[in-house]
Amino acid sequence: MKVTIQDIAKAANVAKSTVSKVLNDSPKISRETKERVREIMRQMNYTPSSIATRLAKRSSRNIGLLIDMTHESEYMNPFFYNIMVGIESVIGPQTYELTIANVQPNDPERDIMNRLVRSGRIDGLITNNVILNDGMVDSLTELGFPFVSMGEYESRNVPWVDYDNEAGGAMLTGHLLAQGYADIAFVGGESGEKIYEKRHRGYAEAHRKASLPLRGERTVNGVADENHGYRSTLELLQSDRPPDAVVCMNNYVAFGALKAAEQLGIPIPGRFGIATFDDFPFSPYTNPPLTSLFIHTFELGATAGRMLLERIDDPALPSSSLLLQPELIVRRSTERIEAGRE
Amino acid sequence: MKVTIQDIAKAANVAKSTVSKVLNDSPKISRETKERVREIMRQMNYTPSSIATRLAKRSSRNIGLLIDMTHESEYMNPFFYNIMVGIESVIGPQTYELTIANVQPNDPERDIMNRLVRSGRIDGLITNNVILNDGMVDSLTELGFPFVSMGEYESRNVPWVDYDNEAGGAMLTGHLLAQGYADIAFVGGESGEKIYEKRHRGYAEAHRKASLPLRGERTVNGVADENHGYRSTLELLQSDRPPDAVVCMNNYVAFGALKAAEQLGIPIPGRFGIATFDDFPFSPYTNPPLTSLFIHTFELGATAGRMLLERIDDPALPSSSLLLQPELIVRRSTERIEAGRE
DNA sequence: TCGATTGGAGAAACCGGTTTCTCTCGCGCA
DNA sequence: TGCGCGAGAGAAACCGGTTTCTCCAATCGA
Repeated sequence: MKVTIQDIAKAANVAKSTVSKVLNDSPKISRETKERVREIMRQMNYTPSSIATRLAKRSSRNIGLLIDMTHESEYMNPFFYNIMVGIESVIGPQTYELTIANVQPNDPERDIMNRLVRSGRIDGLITNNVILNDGMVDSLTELGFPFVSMGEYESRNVPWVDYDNEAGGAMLTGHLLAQGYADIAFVGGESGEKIYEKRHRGYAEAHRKASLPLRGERTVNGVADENHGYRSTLELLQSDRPPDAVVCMNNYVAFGALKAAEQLGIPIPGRFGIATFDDFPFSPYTNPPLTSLFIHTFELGATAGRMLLERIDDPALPSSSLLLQPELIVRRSTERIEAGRE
Repeated sequence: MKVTIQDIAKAANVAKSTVSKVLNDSPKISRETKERVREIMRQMNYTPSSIATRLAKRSSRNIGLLIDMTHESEYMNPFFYNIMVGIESVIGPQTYELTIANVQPNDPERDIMNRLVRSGRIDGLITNNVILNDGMVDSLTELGFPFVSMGEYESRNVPWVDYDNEAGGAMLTGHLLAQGYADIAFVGGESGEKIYEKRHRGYAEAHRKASLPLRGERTVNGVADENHGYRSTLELLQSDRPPDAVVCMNNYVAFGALKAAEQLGIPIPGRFGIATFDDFPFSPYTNPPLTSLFIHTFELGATAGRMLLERIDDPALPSSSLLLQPELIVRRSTERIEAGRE
């Protein structure tokens, strides 16, 4: 039924090895033979079986992208499409395909290894630092299997890409300072959380650079959601000496902050400024539009893809890591405070 | 280097066909032999090559999901992750994997067919009605290749899943009417656009059911974005006899509508109500929170997956289609108008 | 007691390609 | 004229499994 290399060989009256060489454009086949065989392929509408090719060539031409379905992270969700497209944009032209593999949280890492890696299903693996764990890292390393983490991974020598959370914190804070805000709070994130620590470090860094004191009570830890943003901001604004701006861990926190300020009738911008991490697609549409930190998610995926391809080409490559710079998108919520304005 | 079925056979002192039968739990092998061979597999940490298996079994155990990278649709983007996870949740347990395939918009459909379908890379295809075209449908049908469209596809006899846009229009409009709103506008969408036509039909339907006249000037067509939502709503509200509510084609339009009402100082709810299609993750956070139509994107993907698996099992299955019901999420933007309130 | 049946395992062919090795033929060169 | 050489193509082995066919011994029925 399906046309195989044998059928072509027979029709062209050559050996199937010859057909194979034509497929791979081997220099050992004469121009005339190539053309003749190719013409026959066309006529018979032949497409080589990629599975047979993969078996013979011992390469699956497949990249695995690990996701954790149960972890319906608000974090991954809105960015996932762009990350994936970024990966695909790099590996696609190299004729790799992207296979999505779901990881059950209670999957012993052995299963993942067997299902995907040892079975030869994929040539390389992209995952994130939430799914990755030391056991997986060790197994992969032992096998010499190429992989890349999206998100910094510290406990082992692992290649990763991440965006620069610390720089981001400094950018948001620095921007607020430059706009004339002088007393800036930081809301959201739980101490101990890596990503929070980094962001907060940037916030502190900006203060130091501006020779401003860092006051502990200006940082309000907690779950990074709207409710926390709302309550914390309310409290801050109602205190004796309210801050004049806030840096939020994410858009949800920022929503809460907006709500709190609005409820108290505090104009933004004017008497209060808000800047936030994670530029969600809707931050231009809040009232006022939010100044936020855009993460080049496409580029994040593309970089992970590039790093992985390099490691596939040369598995002995030493681990490297890369920090992408986020981009500050200035909108109205941090407009300059001017005397007499509003 | 890698352990193969041969190595196991040698170690167990059996034929490799025996090992294969053990792998497939064939009844023709005695319990004792099975246990002995399995023990050796364990000891040698053997994992069968999935590629060799696929070649021998003539099944790739792979489902293709077609995306159009260039089409950075606001539409697909926020929903993509959930759709994908929905698909995976159905096919994963059946040991299928999901391969993402990018379609260049200028790819002649021949290429897609060759690259993915004829090459045996995938056993079935899920795509959407934007990517799908008659040429592809014809090729796939001719090959008897199983596929499913996410989104209604009309010009051919194609299996598809979609959510019920018409019912959605009726739900939003009916809800507003039930809340006491009596003069409802419809903003966004370009005439000729299928999805718009359907949604508007539901809007009209609800009017008929309530024995209310449908007034042409209440429908404002245009690009479904914030700007259009803003301008149209402004115009409507400033007219001689403004409507008391609006149904928006999507969240962006709804943002515009909110902005317009706010600018004119018209309280929502109270003197104006807003209901919108497409519950984006941030519609709870607008001010007021938006009543909107939630689409079960996970279920959409899962259903597509289920339909596809059925068709893979029985390629002769007649085309069927399925409409999923959207869900109305009632929030404050459509709160009942009560006399003397506000 | 003997032929037929059956359970269990091995041998070999097969899936559809790739790769290595071999062979032939024509040409250049001594 | 004879030899070496390289280009071009074929034969066969291989990738790592599955499947079919065959074989043998033990069991069963008559």
